[in-house]
Amino acid sequence: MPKRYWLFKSEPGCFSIDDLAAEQDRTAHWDGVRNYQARNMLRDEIKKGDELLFHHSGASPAGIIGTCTVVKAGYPDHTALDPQEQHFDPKASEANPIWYMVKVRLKRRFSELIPLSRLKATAGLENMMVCQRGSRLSIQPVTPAEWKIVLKLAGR
DNA sequence: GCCAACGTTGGC
DNA sequence: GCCAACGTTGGC
Repeated sequence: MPKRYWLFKSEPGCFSIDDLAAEQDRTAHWDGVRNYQARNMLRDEIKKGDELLFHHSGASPAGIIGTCTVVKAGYPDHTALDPQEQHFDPKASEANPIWYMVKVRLKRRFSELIPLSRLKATAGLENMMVCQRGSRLSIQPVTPAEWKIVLKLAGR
């Protein structure tokens, strides 16, 4: 199974790349996803060893700020079971967790965020999901070609 | 703060 | 199953 690429969105006010950098081993579980399409990818498709672009949404400007490696594939998101949690879901249970998460390790923080406007203006990224207007999905697949172009924009 | 896009809910 | 209403997301 070849490695696959993804894009994960997070609002920096909620969980930023610097929050991840501050975690022990720069590793954290990616909890709180409450959308079925995104859930299916977390549960079924995203595998250990896959890599992802860390996207800051709701930021000014919004854009890609780094990369992570998936260190653990989909497992139940326990925050759905805790009434104290913001993303608590009364329909979730131990027997039927409904929601899933993966564990990620920060690989690289870009020195500068790549703004969405720049992504949209870059040849080869026209079809990238995050570049489409109204793209709300918080977990998105990225093609190897798009991955390569984004890393090139990030420079060394 | 505005507004477009989209997902979910709920009445029928 | 349809669809309008509503709430949320997210860029600007």
